[in-house]
Amino acid sequence: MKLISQLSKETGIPIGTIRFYEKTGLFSGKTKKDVTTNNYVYYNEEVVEKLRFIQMAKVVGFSLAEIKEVVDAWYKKQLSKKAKLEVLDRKLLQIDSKIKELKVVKKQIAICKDNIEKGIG
Amino acid sequence: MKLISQLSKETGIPIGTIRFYEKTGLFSGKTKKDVTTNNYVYYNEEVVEKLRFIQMAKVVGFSLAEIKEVVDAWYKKQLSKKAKLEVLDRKLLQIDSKIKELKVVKKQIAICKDNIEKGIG
DNA sequence: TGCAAGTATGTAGTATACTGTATAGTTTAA
DNA sequence: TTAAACTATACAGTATACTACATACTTGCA
Repeated sequence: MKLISQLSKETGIPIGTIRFYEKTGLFSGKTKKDVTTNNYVYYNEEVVEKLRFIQMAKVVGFSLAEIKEVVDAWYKKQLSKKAKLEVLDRKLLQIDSKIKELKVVKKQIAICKDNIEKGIG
Repeated sequence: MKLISQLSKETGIPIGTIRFYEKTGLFSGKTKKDVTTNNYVYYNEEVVEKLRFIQMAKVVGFSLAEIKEVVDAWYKKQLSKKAKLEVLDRKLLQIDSKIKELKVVKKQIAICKDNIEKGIG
């Protein structure tokens, strides 16, 4: 169980950002009930995993709202099995289409490079 | 040569967004010098290509600033051959790393799906 | 014990990328 | 010829995702 600064060090995500993510409901830590002098929040390994997932999903263009959908499908007990699978299947399709787009962009840049090297562009 | 509404129809990008992109320097149309009664702007096929490129690059998480770098490498005569190639090579690396991240995210979602199907998650 | 460092809460500010509104002039088709 | 539709310009407003600041309390170490 880690405090927020350790979480930040492990993931490279600023403390402010972690708090922001927690406020938007992407995950939550826990206070220790036996400690009465403070309300420090502790985070387990699952939160680290979620943060790493968030980091990657963000780079490839998913919004926090989209990421929250997946994270909820992952952990929320309130959602039905069917609803969870539907969300995840939709995401998998989006991911495949993103991979395709990336390959198109890559090809276009390669063509552009070619033209520049040949002195056309 | 198209007017802005046709450009919007062909690409699916709202007129307001197209104007915004033009203002940020991603491309530019031309007014016809022989027409004196208005200052309507006309766009050629190159602009359509740029817009399609922008659309794809955005979905996969590139910012407009990053996209502008590539577009400038593509078309700006002011940049040296070397500078252009450097920008494009950097982007190609970013794209490859994005593809890798997408595959990791995909794998994680697949595992999650599996767990849900088995009734673990 | 005292003080730096860490933590929590709340609120305001910033950057990016639009999106809408107002105003005014132009074109086109009935 | 006039009304609907299109165009340009400017500026305000919104959504998302942070980022910074102020305040106050807590912990850990010299």
